[in-house]
Amino acid sequence: MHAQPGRSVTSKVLALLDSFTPASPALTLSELARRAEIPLPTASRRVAELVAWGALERGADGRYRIGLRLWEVGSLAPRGLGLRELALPTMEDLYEVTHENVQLAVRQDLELVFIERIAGRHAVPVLTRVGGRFALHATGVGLVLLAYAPTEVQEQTLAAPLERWTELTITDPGRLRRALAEVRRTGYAVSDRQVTMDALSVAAPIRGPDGSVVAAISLVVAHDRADPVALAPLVQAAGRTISRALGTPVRAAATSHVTPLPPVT
Amino acid sequence: MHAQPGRSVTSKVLALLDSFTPASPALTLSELARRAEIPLPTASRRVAELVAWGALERGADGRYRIGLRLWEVGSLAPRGLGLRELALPTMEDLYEVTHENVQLAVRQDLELVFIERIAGRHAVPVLTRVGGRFALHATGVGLVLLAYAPTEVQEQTLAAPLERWTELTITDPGRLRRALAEVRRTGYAVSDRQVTMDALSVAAPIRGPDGSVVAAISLVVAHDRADPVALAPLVQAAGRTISRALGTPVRAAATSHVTPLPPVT
DNA sequence: GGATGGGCTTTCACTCAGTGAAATCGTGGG
DNA sequence: CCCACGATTTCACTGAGTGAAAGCCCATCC
Repeated sequence: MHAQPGRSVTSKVLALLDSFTPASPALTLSELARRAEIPLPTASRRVAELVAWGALERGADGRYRIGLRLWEVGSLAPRGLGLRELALPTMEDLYEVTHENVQLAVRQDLELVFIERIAGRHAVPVLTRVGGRFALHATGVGLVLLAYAPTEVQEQTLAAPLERWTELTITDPGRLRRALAEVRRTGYAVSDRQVTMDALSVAAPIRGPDGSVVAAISLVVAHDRADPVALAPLVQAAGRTISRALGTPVRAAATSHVTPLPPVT
Repeated sequence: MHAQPGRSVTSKVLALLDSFTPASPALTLSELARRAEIPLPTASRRVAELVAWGALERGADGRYRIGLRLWEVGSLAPRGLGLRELALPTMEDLYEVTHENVQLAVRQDLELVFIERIAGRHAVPVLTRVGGRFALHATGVGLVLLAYAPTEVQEQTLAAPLERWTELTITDPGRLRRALAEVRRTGYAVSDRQVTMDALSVAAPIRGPDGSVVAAISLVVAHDRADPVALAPLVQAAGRTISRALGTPVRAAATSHVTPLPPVT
């Protein structure tokens, strides 16, 4: 009497966790069962186990939320808190110098995930959230991550319809392809009003010990008081500093560094 | 041929996640199986599913680490990133005014978990880590969290042997009991060189909408340039600001507020 | 009062997902 | 070459997991 033979217990547990999103971080058992496509009794049993362990917590309102224990374990992710800890001092420097928004992101599949954000109180408001996802083809960090992603990822992104946010968003695959080539040539990316009409971002790659691009850092500034070309070296230097903290051999990091900057030894 | 009848699949999956600690964030499959006390073939299967979903990631060295997907889900924990987002602006204010370390922690069972930390470059070095755990009976945040914890938690802590870090650490249950009463009376806690001989911390409670203490905030300063009594109102005010952000009715927050401060309306 | 409904838990008989010992498959030393 | 170590696959067995249905709890409404 197994309704969906082939469905593993583990996949059900993970589907339950998957049901939580930034938009709905608190769910009743029924909602959980519906979203995870699991019969209610089964959901009840799995959820009880997750609560006992601390992966979920049940609030006074009877709704379930992600538990602190899961946050703790998640904080051990090298690409999450680990990266953040290494990058934060440099991000703060960048903020102190510019007083603009500083963002740090990595690629997960065909999207990017924001790892950290320093939002100046007087800087342009940005709609990103730490832990939130976004498409790769519009933001500065996204363009960098896409430009240095495996060919397969690029092709999949170019093949899918490219969502539009403003009239300046690149939605033509050919134009995007050329933009990515430009990013690789210069070593930084500029996204001019592609997400909102008031902001512009300049991003640079962050490389891991093997020289591959593992993350991207960007400055988001008001488009009318911005000079992307002037900001680029600043962001690139920050990217290189964090790369070094990650253990990048200097040679590898320098490989794609084209703009004339004094060697950061 | 079930070796440990009564062991659920879910418990095995969670035991695998439990195997990762700040001290060992990268494990081979064999290590995982050993720590989780699961036969290797079984561990292999469960781990494969976790990797497919993104809960774990396998590095170039063959070791497994916590994956970004788990970090993402964990970031939805209200007591984790949720609390941090609400508290951060106030914590930054506190840092700007004092240029000392600011810490934010919640209680999980009989320990505390650090949610966020602002560590000034020129402030005393602290050995805490975001996502890290610590005992309740020594730090400022710990004393606050313990003082307002359910009686059961207090009794369990008092019954167990109290670990000592310095010659000033409170290890006598009677003295601890009196210290907790003092915290409740004054509405703040001072931990003077109880963890390291160079630092002192002053902590205050953060209350949730129902008036219960859900977190604690503290300043950690060098013990020789510190005046706890002068710092207390500052930290308490910060605690109340964050409480308000959490939706605390003003009355409830004021209930245990004894030190004369102008009403923060 | 009691009828209705929404949300959750328990019962119960069935069965396939999960299991682990053993064999197999790398891979890297010596 | 063989050995050691780690990881994966095979295979026959079985109890953990299952879900329909019934039961339970607690509002809310008439």
